Amino acid sequence: MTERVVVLLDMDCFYVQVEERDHPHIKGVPAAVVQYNTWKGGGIIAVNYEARGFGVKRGMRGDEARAKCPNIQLVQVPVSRGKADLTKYRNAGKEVINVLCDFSDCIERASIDEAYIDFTNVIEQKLKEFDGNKISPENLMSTWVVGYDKTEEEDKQMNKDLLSCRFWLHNLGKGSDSEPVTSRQLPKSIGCGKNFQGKEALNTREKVQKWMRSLADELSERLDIDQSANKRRAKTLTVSVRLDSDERWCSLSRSCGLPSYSAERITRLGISLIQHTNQASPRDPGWTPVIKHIGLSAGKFEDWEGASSGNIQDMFKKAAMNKSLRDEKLNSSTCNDGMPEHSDSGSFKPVTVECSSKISETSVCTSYKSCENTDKMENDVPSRSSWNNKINEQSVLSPDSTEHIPEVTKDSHEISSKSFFKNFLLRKKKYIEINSTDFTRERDGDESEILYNDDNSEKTQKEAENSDENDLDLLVSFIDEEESECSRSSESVTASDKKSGVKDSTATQDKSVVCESPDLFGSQDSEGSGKMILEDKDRINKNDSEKIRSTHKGENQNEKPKPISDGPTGSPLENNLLEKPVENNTTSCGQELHKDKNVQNSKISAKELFPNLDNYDESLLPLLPQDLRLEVERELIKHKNKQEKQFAKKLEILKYVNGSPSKRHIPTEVKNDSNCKPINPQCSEAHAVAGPSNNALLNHSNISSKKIESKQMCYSTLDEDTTGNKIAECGNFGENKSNITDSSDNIDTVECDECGCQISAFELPEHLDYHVALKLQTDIQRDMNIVPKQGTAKAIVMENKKSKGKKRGRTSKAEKYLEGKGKKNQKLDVFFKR
DNA sequence: ACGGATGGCACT
DNA sequence: TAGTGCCAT
Ligand SMILES: Nc1ccn([C@H]2C[C@H](O)[C@@H](COP(=O)(O)OP(=O)(O)OP(=O)(O)O)O2)c(=O)n1
Ligand SMILES: [Mg+2]
Ligand SMILES: [Mg+2]
Repeated sequence: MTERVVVLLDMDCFYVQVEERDHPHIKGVPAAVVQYNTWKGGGIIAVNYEARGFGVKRGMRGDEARAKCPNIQLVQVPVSRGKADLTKYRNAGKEVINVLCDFSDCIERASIDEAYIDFTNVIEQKLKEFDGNKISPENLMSTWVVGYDKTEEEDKQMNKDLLSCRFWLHNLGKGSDSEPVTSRQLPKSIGCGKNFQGKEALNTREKVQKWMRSLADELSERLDIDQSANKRRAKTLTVSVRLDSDERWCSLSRSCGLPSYSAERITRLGISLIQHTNQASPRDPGWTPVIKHIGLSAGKFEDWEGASSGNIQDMFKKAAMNKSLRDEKLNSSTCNDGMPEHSDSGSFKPVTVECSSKISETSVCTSYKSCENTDKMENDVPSRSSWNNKINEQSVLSPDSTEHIPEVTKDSHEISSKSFFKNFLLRKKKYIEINSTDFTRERDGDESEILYNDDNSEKTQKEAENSDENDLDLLVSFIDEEESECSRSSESVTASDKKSGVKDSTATQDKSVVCESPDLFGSQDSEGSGKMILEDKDRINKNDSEKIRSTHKGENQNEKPKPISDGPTGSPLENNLLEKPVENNTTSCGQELHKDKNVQNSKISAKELFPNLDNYDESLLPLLPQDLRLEVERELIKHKNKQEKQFAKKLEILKYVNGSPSKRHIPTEVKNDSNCKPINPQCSEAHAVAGPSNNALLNHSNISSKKIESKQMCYSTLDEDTTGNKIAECGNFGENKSNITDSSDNIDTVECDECGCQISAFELPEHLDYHVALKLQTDIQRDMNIVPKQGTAKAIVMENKKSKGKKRGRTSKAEKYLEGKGKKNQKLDVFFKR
């Protein structure tokens, strides 16, 4: 398997560097970036290296920093709409990624200032240029090593050290992270949020409305930019809130389809998703329990063909292509039957047509109905059906609600094609016909109008809608053809699906509760949407009402607020993992994708080529083009990792597998546990270099390589003893998992050439790594004319480890569990005591 | 009340 | 799945 060369790049004190561009005077002097400076000088989120020298750290208050470093320059994070605005840094982060794109086409955005870069291809190319010749340090004159100052004097020394360091890092990282780089430069979600602490907690409907709107404004703005820049659209909106009473808190999140990026509509959706959390009586302008956090996030992006770039022909072509694809993928679960705003009408990926096989006809009509009334309906009802076919469509069309459905829905016979897409078009056509005049007027009588200030977007939307009416007929006819070819079952959602968990006494009770305040100020909304609210709340409140109510009913007055938890939110559907589509493209570059979509799309993927990684024809591998071969190899690694993990789990040995930063996390309890046996100093550390390698250290040992070869993966287990103390273990497990052993078990121990200690064969490789690290660390320090610290490299390694420990904002699950007051323990009490 | 804003992911 | 929780920067 090809050895990979992967780099993790992380920018130095990133926000500070960004601010340096706007405030050149902070260059070279102690500086930090703070946000919200009103309280204790604000919270520090980035510190430059000069200030670090004074002991200033992230998380400190501005005042604290000034105490440590009186001359520190504090720059504030920009504020817009009353909240911190990180746009500047996001954009700068994007700049960095763009630079990296010049060097490699496989880049994974790991954070705002970090990226993984797969240099395998680049390096291979370079090596070819050397044509087998040895690479001397002179060839690496511009190469840097962390911690070195590149003076001319030190250059040569540095490059020697580079080779050493490379060796060191190489071995340190050996086996600890074989995760492939997944090419993805864009975030998968775009969100914003704000905390409202103490006195600032949102305790009135008006405040909630105001902040929801502010967040929606920001989100909308960022989504618009994202859409034009990245040709994609988010399909879901998720709102999360934290509710607080004196004694308890709970947080919850709810999602719905995101048919429009308009801030007003996002606001309405957001409000409607959390409205049921307000337990204040309908006419009470208050909001209880108070809201301490609101977050809005948009996700589930899908490609978007801009109106200008895309034409109708492209759409047909795509449809044809996707049709052939979907015939193979039987189990697609995504679905978009929402009525998006007009501006993205070109975005309907024909692949969404396949939703028709999963959505009942009534469901289709239902969602149209809700969409056609968007301006009213959305006010209260975030139609889940726009992207998730689990909506309880019967509820909306139930007998007692049909009367409220506008005439359009009565045409459901006409619009009962099996094809969702066709239905959509028919419906849309009908919609345009019907709403030819007083569409915007319709909303004026709505009592909730006071909450949702209109702009004139509806008007323009409508105008635009009329403009492409002609295309609709064309599309419908196209779908007709498609439909006749494609005989998919058009099963309705089963009755059990619809009813499950809805009709119990709790739900009924909640229903009446929420029914009283269908909109923010407790006014009665139009009946049609009111009905829909009920349906949604039935489902939501099944879980939420108890949680919310219990925020008021603290039993132990002296205790700090406790989280309120409920059990599992419902029985998960059966997942068919095998049929899950591959989400990530691990080889192709996202940017390239935009540049030349056709090429990318026509290329066969690794998954298609080797659908079964357990049984594939290895001989094919060398025959593949390099790109594809690498992709396949990455998939194989992933597959293998997965299997190993599963296997280890079965053995109940592997609780946590460490890996690269930001990719996997290790509970801090394990990471920082000083009880972790120091056999393997880097055991719990994240490593900089990924990729399998030969164990170059084996020649230090009198053991044959075969015998001690291991996967070098680190495992940790977390146990508790009778006193509740944590006991963590670190070690290796080998290819043959049955050989897992603790050093104390002393099966097959050998003597270490370096220190003479007895050590198990399994632990030897990493033990030897430790000696290498020790030596190199000492060398480096000597070369840098640093007086060696007292103690050894081992001490240094351990010290680093400690300093990397994350400060925790709250007790972890494990800790709570160990303390005997985890959420699970208190759950029942909290729930049922009133 | 005081670590805020953001993003990804494992788990169920 | 959607929702929760945790962990990361
Ligand atoms: N808890 C955190 C951690 C980081 N960041 C932001 C500010 C940082 O500048 C940026 C990058 O985080 P890093 O952890 O990479 O820290 P720095 O880049 O600031 O410093 P370093 O030079 O150590 O990477 O992310 C943040 O807002 N909150
Ligand atoms: Mg950084
Ligand atoms: Mg970083």
